[in-house]
Amino acid sequence: MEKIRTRFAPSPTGPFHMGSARTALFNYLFAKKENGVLVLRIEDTDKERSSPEWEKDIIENLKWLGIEYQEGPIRQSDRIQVYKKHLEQLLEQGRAYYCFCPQEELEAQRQEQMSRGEAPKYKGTCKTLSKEEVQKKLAEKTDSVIRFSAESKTITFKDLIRGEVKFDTGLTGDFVIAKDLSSPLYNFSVVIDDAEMQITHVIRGEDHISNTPKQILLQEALGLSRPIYAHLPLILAEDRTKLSKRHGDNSVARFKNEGYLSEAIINFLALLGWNPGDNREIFSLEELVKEFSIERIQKAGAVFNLKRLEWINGFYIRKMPIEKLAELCLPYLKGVGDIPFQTLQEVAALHQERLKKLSEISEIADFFFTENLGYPKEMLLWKDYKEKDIAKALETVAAVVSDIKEKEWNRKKLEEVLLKKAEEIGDKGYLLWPMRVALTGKKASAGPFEVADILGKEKTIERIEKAKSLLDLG
RNA sequence: GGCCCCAUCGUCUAGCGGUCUAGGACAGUGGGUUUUCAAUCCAUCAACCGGGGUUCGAGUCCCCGUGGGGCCGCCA
Repeated sequence: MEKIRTRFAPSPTGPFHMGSARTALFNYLFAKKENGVLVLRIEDTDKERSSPEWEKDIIENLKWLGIEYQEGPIRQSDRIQVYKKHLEQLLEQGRAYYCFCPQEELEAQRQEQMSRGEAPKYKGTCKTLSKEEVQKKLAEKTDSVIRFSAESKTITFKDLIRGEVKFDTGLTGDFVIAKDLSSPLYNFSVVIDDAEMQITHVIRGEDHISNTPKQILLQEALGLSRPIYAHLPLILAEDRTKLSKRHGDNSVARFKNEGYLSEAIINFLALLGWNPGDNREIFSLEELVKEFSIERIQKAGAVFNLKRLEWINGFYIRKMPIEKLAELCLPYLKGVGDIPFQTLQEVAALHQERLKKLSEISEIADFFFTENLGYPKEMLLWKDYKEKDIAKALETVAAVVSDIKEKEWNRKKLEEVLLKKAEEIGDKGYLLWPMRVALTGKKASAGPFEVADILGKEKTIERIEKAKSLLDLG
């Protein structure tokens, strides 16, 4: 059997986004599952919009996500001569021709056709130009493009996800395949490359489905074989339209920077439009490779649900070894203060089950590394107690805590003595709430025993005294 | 407007003619645990777009309608 070859073919015209990442993932999963090859092809024929910066972004983030390709990156801009050869061939055969129609004129025609309820298509004005006329205009450097002389027929292709799809190419007309011999356009270069790179399966977004008949027509004209197509459902925003820049920054880099884990993103993306057929929700890349099947890909578009991504991310954070979590959290705490790794590990462990994304560590645990807590004194108040009562509570806490020997300072001991005292009083919150606020400066945080343990005796007492000094002893 | 694609809880989805009084997950709500937050456990809310067929029987097959989306570039 012929070896399966898929390709991921992004254009480096902007940040690598989640939609592209999912397309890349599905190509990877399919190829890997079938023991095939994934080719990375950079579609940078648009010289104005493409940039090496975005190419780098694609490559780096694919790597970060763990999506490996076996061939490439192959840059289309390095293959201009190849396309030129085929372009000349088509021109020679009369399957393509130069078109000198001004863009404004064509735009006006399109508008008119649409308003008349017709399919907008090129009328073929320049198709009948004589060789001499063409040569003359070319010599005069009249603006021109190269059009494909498209056959008018019904194209039927089998889509692995959608079944049989039919198009009437008579509605499309002669489309532009190159700006000039050295500037091929998407539909043209894609056909050449998929054939030359022996791509067996073209797996891409549904937004390309209407390009497919054009590409098939070109394949037929060039005598190239037709790959098998699979058009993936789109990833949608909340408003159910295609996820795009309009909806804000959905780049992979953004999610990476916010502290989403690659495992979580992969897992989330895979389940957006695909499922294993049972109730399992958690999959590693390796497991996905094993379970993946193109038949189980959904037909309808799927809304990108951030809450679900957060849940999956939190799940992976909770499963992570502490040392690794601490390491990953470090960048988000830079600039907060001095951070001993030992302390960082303890802090990471304490907040592991509280994090939805790594970046949250800075607002949730910054108080460990700074003395500047800056909370309003009202925050120290528990229930209806007066300031002087709360001051008394803090005094009690300070006293109880001071009795603990330095070497006995741990959360178990703290809990033991403080809880004992709190139970004597009868209202645990009366002692523990102000203590916790004094230590953290936050309404919501990890528990006071754990925090005091990590902070150490000296800092703990210091912060309690500081809190007490804020209160009116009246 | 033309062409194409699609249609089960708010969202992601299971379901491939009878086991569906439609299952799971996220979110929401209520509760247990608890000094706050989180985690966790339990419970709860919530859907087959409409109409015709086919069939003994339809969420599942067919048709029409409706709705949504994609494309209609000298972008990809």
